[in-house]
Amino acid sequence: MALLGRTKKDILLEFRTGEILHAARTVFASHGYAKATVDEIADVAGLAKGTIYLYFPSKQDLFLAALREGVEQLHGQAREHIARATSVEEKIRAFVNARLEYCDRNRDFFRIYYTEFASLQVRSSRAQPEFQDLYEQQLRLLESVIAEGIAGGQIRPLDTAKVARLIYEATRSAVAQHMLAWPDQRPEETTNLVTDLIWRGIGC
Amino acid sequence: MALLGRTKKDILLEFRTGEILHAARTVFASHGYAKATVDEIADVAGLAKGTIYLYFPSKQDLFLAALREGVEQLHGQAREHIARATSVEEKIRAFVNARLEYCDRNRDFFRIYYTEFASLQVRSSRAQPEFQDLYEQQLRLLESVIAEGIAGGQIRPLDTAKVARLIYEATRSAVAQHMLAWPDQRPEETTNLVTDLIWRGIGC
Amino acid sequence: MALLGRTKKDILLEFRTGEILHAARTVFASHGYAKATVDEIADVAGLAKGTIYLYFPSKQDLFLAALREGVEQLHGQAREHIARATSVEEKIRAFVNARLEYCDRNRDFFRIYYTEFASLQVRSSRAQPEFQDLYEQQLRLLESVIAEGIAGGQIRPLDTAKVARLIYEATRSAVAQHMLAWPDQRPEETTNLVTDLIWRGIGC
Amino acid sequence: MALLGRTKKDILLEFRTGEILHAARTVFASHGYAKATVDEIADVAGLAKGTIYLYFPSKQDLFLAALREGVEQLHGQAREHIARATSVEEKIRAFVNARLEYCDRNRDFFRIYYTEFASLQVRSSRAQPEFQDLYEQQLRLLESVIAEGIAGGQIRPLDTAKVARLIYEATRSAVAQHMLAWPDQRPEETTNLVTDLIWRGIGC
DNA sequence: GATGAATGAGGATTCATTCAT
DNA sequence: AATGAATGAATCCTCATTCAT
Repeated sequence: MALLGRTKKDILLEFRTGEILHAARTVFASHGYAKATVDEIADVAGLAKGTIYLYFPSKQDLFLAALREGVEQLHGQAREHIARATSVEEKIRAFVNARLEYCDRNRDFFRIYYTEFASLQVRSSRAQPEFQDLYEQQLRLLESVIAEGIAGGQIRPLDTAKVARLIYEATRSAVAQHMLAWPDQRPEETTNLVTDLIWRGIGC
Repeated sequence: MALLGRTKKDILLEFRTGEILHAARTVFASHGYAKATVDEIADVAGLAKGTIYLYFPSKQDLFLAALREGVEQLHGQAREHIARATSVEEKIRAFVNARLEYCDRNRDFFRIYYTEFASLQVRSSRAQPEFQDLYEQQLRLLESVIAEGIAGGQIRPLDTAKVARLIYEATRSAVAQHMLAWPDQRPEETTNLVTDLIWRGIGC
Repeated sequence: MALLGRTKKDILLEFRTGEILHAARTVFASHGYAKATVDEIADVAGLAKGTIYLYFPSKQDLFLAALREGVEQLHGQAREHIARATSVEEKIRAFVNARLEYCDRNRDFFRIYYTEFASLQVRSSRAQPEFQDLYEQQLRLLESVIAEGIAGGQIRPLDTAKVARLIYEATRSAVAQHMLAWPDQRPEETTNLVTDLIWRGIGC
Repeated sequence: MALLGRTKKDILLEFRTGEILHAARTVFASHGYAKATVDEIADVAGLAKGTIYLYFPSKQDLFLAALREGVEQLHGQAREHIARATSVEEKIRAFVNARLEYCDRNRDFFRIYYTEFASLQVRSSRAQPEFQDLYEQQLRLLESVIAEGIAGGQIRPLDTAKVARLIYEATRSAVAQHMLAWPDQRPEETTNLVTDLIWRGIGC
């Protein structure tokens, strides 16, 4: 069976990889990509520097892996929450809330996501296409929710692509505001405020 | 009078400073702070590397000066446009439009602002308080507009501080979307769409 | 008897050792000593890296062993061919031909011998005395042939030590030329040309 | 005038370049390319490590420049000596003597040339074509001398290309022998011995 | 004031060697 | 005996900053 097929080796690999990614997130979050050193990541992970290179071929690959894992979980959580919601308004709320809650629980990831993601979008890099793709998947998810709302008459007939982008980004900003300005507030409150504004903004 | 007080020396100083800031913005915009080199900035400015250090004490100071100048102009333009607008809705529109238009005209500044500003907010640094202050001035400006709208009955009674932050950030995101996804569209169109959404979101 | 004294253990040891030496020669030949990695040697040998260290105490020892084995075979073959030859001229020819043929059949060894041997001669190292010794044995062998030729009146009365060195080195160069510039020519042709030149050079 | 056109800058550049090349030759000669460190070269040159990189883009470029300069001088000297000789035999002697003498006077260069050149011939590298070219120029020079000898009846009708290569390499070996085994002997003695052997080998 | 040659601290990466399993 | 994950010393190269001219 697949699960039992995992050997001790696989488990160790996954464990170490996870440890390193965790340490990487901590260090990248506190200094930013450029000032973070592989040395410090190794220290935090409790490993020797060379060991890092057994699991990731370069500092950049490690960084991208740490970012990618977070983005995938973030997007996955949004997808699931939306899937469980029934009404269109609830789906918008689910989107906002899923992102807010994930970032609230993964503050190191949030700091990297918030401070380094823009560079990836703007500067062409090996990683750009990959993250662009993840981004567009989420956009399409939002678009389909909006289209559903328009079809159902709850949302005004707007350009779905543009509105999806704006909602996505407004949520991104709201998350940042929550984390930076109101970090001790309950996520639900922020979700309510933001969803209310969005819903009125796009609703009939 | 101030103007007559400016000596030739002052003028040259200002001229050189401006040249260097322009070159800095070009280089920081295309590579990001960390990968930009003082050498390249000097090249672009047509000066020797040492000369840069006669005008700015360090790479970081140069970076902050370049960013600060842009942020001040950006904020100044928003302030002026708002001052010229009469109705509350027009003031919101003026805020959005001023920012959008400034970034559209100063693309190098935009790239720096977009990619590096978040790090300054998140990472404690010498520069943080200064930019925090500029930021809060704009927030208070927006707050006063919102308070005016609430008092006048055009805006629902919301938490002005929070809504100001959200509008500020939503605008920031919208500007980014405009620049990255719809760079050839006329700024007014984006302004209309965004203002409409915001106004419906917060209006009665 | 010696043969019966060899246990299964001895045989395995010798087998593994041979495998590793073969892999080492392949890898050292293609990248040179400095750029060759123990990892790649282990890969080529189909063994784990640690296993290499059960048979050889260090990368350098492995290298020297690979080189030594080749040099010993090369010298041994020259010795045998010379012993089988009858006339002095035939002995010179046998020397040239034995070396040429051995290198032609063991191209990986040749590349190491050709590219790395000089460093051992020039740089004092642990290994120097050993290879110096092997070298001098061959020189003495050649000297005795030359002395025989002088005594028999076929060779002019020259300084045997010097001429032996020159013939040895001329042969070494000729082998290199053959391998690099005329690799598809039959060894005999090169042997004939070289022997002819040497023989005329030293003959009466 | 061109000579007076050399600015102070040019002179400093040439001076530093020369200093660095000299230090590089010293260090590469004593440890070999792989074990030599840029740090040590800088130390020997009395400069900081970074300074080396102002003059040479990489360790390898520095190495190749050091080698190239020597090879060019070596070849140039051979060319000049040959040009000054009148008879064919004198030209052969001039070739041998020029090389021997140059190496005798530039022992660090000799060690590098002797220990690292073979790798360049065998391992494909960026530098290969360049040195191959220099090598072939010398071969053609020798070939023309031999052809002249054959035409004049002093040399037997041999394959000029092959014989040129063999003489070139025999000389190379003889130089090595002189440097390593008889370093205190006067170069002329070795030249005489070697030229005599070569001349008898190829002469009528 | 302007220059740009020199500096050297700092950091990513490699790889021979070890040792617990 | 065999393994291969872990180690960390070693080294190349970059670039912000300084300072003599």
